[in-house]
Amino acid sequence: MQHPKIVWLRNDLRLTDHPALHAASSTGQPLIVLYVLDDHAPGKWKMGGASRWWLHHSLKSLRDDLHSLGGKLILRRGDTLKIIPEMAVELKSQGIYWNRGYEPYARRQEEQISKALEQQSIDVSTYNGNLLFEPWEISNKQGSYYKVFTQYWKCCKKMNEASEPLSKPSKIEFYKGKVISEDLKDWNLLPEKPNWAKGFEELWQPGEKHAIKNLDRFMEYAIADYDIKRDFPSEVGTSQLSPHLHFGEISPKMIWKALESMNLSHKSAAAQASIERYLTEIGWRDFSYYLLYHFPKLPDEPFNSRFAEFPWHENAEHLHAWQKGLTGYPIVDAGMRQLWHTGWMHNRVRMIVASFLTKDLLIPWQKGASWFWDTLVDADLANNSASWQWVAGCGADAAPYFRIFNPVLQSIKFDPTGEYIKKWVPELQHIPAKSIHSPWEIPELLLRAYGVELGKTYPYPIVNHAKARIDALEAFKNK
DNA sequence: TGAAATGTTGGGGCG
DNA sequence: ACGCCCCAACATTTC
Repeated sequence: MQHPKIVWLRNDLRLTDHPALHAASSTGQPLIVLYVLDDHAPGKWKMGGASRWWLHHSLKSLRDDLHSLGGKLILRRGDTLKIIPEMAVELKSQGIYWNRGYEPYARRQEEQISKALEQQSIDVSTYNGNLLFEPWEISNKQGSYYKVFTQYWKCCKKMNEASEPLSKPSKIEFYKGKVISEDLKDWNLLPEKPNWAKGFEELWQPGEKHAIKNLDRFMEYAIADYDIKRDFPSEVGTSQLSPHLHFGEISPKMIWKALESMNLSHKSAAAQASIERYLTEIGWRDFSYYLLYHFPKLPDEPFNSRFAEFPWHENAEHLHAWQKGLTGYPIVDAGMRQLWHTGWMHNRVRMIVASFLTKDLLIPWQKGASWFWDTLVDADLANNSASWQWVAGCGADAAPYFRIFNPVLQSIKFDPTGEYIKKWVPELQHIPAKSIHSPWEIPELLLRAYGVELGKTYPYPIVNHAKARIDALEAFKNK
């Protein structure tokens, strides 16, 4: 029997535009497609509950896709550093293929595995399957890395990525020998008792097929108005591709090329602007990975060291109120409850709740990042860390410290009808749009008529924004 | 990918 | 008819 090549999968759970799989399968030699669930390697960034729910369905979908090509997905759980070299040696593998990762633990792991395999004279081939550009490809005139997005992005665009996404292998030669695989069911990735993922099931369909379908949906119905509608959480104005992208069910290059080809047809100026804007968002994703690569402490330490001694407040009660959507600010609470119920939050609202946590409550951004890590289906170490730092003001190209969102004004501006609030904070549903953004300003008698009693059916604001803003400015000024 | 404070302008009420 | 004041609307500055 011919010795197999092993394709090691991580957050690249797809068959299309998969450089490692493509390269391995073009050799014509038999393949083993392997996924390892390694809860030890990521340390404190062990995959959160919402992500595990997604992972389960994504693996299932990939398993089915491989089945239809006549193969299977090998599942193993444990220490990757042991499993891969052992499997490679045991089966006399001719080579290991993977798409590169950029998280500090992923890089460490790759190095160690490469070394172990090298000692056994087993070839390792790695590829860029997850980013538009490798972090080391983009540097400024001083030979250092960019700290400002616009400059970074200008440089990226000059690189003029020419290559087309790779096609899905039409035929894969799978290894016929015996390889032990675990059963996905035994991994217990899905919640039980209670099943808190019911809301997820209504909203999400993980897997490559649905990732591509959602991209098509976005391009057909939403992209033209993206620039305007993306800010309104009651609309389906965003792509909602983030979890698909995180798990690599679709590659950024596929998105890039698909949108670029839209550019060629005759579009209105607004539609052109929308496409540009969306591609910029894909650029921010690359930029986050870029920052994480060049500053591996990004998940833990402020990128801007002037924030190292910042006097954050550790207030467990406030943190809890924020997590549960009980701050008394309807737009904040709506966002936090959407997150809890669906594993996702609209981007505009993410900015609002993050500003509220870091500027109104002065709670360390790491607390917010870690809550998002556990609750988001699109939890992504690079994006999450970079974005939290951006809001907190300590990140690269960050919002300046004095840019503090007023949760009431943001709510009036971006949820004018209160539709989003009413969906996620139903106890406020009888309040008219005009006053729903700040229920504490409604006369008590009227409130009662709307079925609301502050302090009972809905909380009083846990802080006074005007005062919190002044306190925050004071703290940030002295940093 | 802010919001508040402060400054400026101009129309209209009014003595 | 004129100056004064008020204040909304908009612009600029500041945090």
